[in-house]
Amino acid sequence: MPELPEVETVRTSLEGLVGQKLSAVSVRDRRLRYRVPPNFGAAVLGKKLLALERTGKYLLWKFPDHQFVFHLGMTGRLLINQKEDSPYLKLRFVFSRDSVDFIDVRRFAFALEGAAVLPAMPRGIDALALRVSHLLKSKIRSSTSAIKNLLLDQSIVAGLGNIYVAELLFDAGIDPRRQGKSLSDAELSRIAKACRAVLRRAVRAKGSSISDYVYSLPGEKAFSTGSYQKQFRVYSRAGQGCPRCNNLIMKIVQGGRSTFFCPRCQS
DNA sequence: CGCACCCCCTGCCGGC
DNA sequence: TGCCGGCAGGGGGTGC
Repeated sequence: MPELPEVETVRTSLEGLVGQKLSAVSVRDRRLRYRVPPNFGAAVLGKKLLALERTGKYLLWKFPDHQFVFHLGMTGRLLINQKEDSPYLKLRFVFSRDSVDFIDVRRFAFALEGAAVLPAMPRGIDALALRVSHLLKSKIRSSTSAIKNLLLDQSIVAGLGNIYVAELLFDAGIDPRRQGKSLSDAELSRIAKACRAVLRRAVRAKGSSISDYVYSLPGEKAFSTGSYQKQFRVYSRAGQGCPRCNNLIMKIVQGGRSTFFCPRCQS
């Protein structure tokens, strides 16, 4: 579900927590990708949250000499001040003024803390800061893999997922099946530029809400949705007209996952 | 090392 | 109406 724009939206939605003290952590269900220890967070009870940071799809909560990392997987949510318990509530964090619920249906999400955080972080450059120099230095130019799959590799670029890879390759006019080694400097430059542009637009739209992803806002409603799905040009649009040339958008499978593209504009 | 394949888990939707 | 297969913004492990 959540790719960089969604995680960035969640990060900003939680910024009001910075400066508050963590008073309690309640472990409601330990079953996540990595089993949650019963004493999760005990090391920083009574401590102030110093900062919220994001790298790729990973969200960091920084405390004095300690940190948590969250990954939302496909269906993870971090919601503020929920009045009702979700049946999929895993962890509840109670701060001096607000509380945060970590909820996940499919259990692909996880929370880690302390020494386990660093080894879990992605090594690739954050996708919002991607420049052609990073792509030139990466293994793309020596790889026979399809560019679509290479861009999904979080050790090359951190933050891209199935939606935004499709959208940015359309923007750049690159066929997702092209081998990494076949791409020219100019084409990689177009990819880097399109990556930044698409992600900036998606962050502005507060991400894409298809079925699961939401973020919270202080106020009446329990949560809000993003709107970038209204701007999709190829993703989930198989059989519809290309917004540029009106040819049919195609759907193929790469690495077991759907790829959407315009065979005419992306060649 | 790179890559194809399969797994993890739950819900939803379309087809029969 | 009901069941079943396929599919979904995630990643990781295995074996060739």
